[in-house]
Amino acid sequence: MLSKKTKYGIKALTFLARQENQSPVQIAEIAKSEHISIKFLESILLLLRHSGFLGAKKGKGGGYYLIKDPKDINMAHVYRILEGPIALLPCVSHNFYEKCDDCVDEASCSVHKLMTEVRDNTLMILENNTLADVSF
Amino acid sequence: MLSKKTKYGIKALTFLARQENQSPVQIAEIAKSEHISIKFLESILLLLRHSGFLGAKKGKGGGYYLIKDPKDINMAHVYRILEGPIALLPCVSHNFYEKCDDCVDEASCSVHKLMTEVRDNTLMILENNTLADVSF
DNA sequence: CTTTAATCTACTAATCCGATAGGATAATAG
DNA sequence: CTATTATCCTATCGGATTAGTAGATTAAAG
Repeated sequence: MLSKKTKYGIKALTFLARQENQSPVQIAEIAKSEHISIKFLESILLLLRHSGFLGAKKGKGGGYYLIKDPKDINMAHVYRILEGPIALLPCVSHNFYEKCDDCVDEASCSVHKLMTEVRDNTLMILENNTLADVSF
Repeated sequence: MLSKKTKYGIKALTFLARQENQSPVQIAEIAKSEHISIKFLESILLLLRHSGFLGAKKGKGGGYYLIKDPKDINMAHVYRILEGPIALLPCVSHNFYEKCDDCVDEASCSVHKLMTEVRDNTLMILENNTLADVSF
């Protein structure tokens, strides 16, 4: 199950992508429009800023804004930052690989086999979707 | 991320599917072979029995055995019993649908859109895989 | 220099997960 | 009938994670 963090993060990015111009939008405005707790959203936007998706401006007229064009924001990238590994098991993950301590032979593991297939497919979908694709 | 419950459950089903004959196998034997805590596995096998996948025999010579042919055991069904919804969000799930309380319009929700695509694909893969497919 | 709004650290309550304990129950062997 | 074997079932527990909160700090605009 997707965490609320990821869900809210994608919603916020979408909200920013749908803005007419790229002037900063305040946290409170996004939170109100998307029905998200301000403080919780705050921490998510901060993470997205640190990850290079958003820029921020302090003080009057400040807020958050997209740094890149929505067409150039890959949803697999967003997912990995917000949610973590795309694979459902560490032993299937490329970016977060970890060996199972109970598994003797990965090649003959039925779970590994099945989850690899799921992962490859999910990854393909996320890679082929940009923020622009899901926003409009 | 897949819970250990699901992972262990699929491993146990696979172990039983790979048995030469269909005589009962004791929990302890499966647990030892798959490196799973006996007590934890016990609760999983119980669930799988209650869900109609396994039969059990008590007393000497007892244990668990597959009730159906591995070819007739659908991995989507197994997944739903062990892990729950296949969808990553309740609002995208068929069998466990629930409306998001923050979402005003599902149709225009970017997260909904993306996760529906992921769900459809994952479901297809799980539906097209039987226990026999992943075991051999 | 006052107001505004992001920044950042630290906390808390609630929930879930993996694992464990121990007695009840049922089947089999002798 | 009795002892043994192995599943059945309930209750519990520590630890991790999640979602959300509080409050003080910093930077920018007017």
